[in-house]
Amino acid sequence: MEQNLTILKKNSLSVTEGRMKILDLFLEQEDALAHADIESKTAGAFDRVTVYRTLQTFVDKGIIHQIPTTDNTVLYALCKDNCAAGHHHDEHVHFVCDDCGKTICLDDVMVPKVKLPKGFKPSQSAMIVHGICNECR
Amino acid sequence: MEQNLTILKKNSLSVTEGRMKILDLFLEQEDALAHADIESKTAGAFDRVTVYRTLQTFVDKGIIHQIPTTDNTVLYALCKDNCAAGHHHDEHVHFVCDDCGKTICLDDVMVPKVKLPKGFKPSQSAMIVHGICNECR
DNA sequence: AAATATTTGCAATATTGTTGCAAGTTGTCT
DNA sequence: AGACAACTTGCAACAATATTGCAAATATTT
Repeated sequence: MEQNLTILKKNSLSVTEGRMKILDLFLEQEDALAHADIESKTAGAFDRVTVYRTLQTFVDKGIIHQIPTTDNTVLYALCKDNCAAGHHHDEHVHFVCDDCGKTICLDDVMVPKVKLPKGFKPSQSAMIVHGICNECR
Repeated sequence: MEQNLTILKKNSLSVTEGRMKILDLFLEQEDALAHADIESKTAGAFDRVTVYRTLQTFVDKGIIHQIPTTDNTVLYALCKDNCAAGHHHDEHVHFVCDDCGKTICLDDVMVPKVKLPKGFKPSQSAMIVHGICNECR
């Protein structure tokens, strides 16, 4: 199954070597990737700029989503099916393992609603849980 | 009340002009600050490196905490009293206003516990809610 | 006030992100 | 398939951000 091809077509993106390869990385990986991870996993096959632009394109199209971190970095992970261009619906919890360092999307764990003070209108929420993952315990 | 002085002493840090001034910024501001904000608010009074080191020191001592973002940036905000060196307890929700851009600590809104899949052991959680804040609505 | 410890600024360097443009590739239309 | 248009890539230059060593300056201790 050429899943990467399908995804590109569905989003009316030109099919290029770089996009196919980078999408593959996300598909064969269950944890989130940083820009730097992608660079090293593709080992100079593509220009740095291309990686930046490809990631940006994928985010714009709703193919991947961003995960905030506290180290001046942004992680990226595949979106599940119900994301569309400009409308991300990634309200699942992200788990960061303090042992192996991986960031994992817990797609089945939704971010709970919280009660905000008067006057605050929420639109989207993110939640990041640190701890030890199921493989490291 | 020289609150900044008290905080420095309590954490057995040398009292320097830079630390006093940067701490002041946090004390007189209710929203979170990025490294760049601090630079511009101090307008070259201190070296860039000093700002980096001061922020790092404050984080280490548990005086300020970091807030992850999706723009390759880290925000910093004052910790409330129950944080100690190496033991942050900032399990409150952070609110990012999509209008004015401010990031506000909702100190009274705790991050709710979530049920994780088998094998995942949580240690700390962060939650970021986007939307419109009480001043912008 | 002197001695010690800590902090700062500078300079150099490394890393990370952005932009314009020409050349190359992909998709479309016939 | 071939030609054209649209889009994507790589390069180069640049901008911004972060890190390190070291000497000078400042703060704390005695």
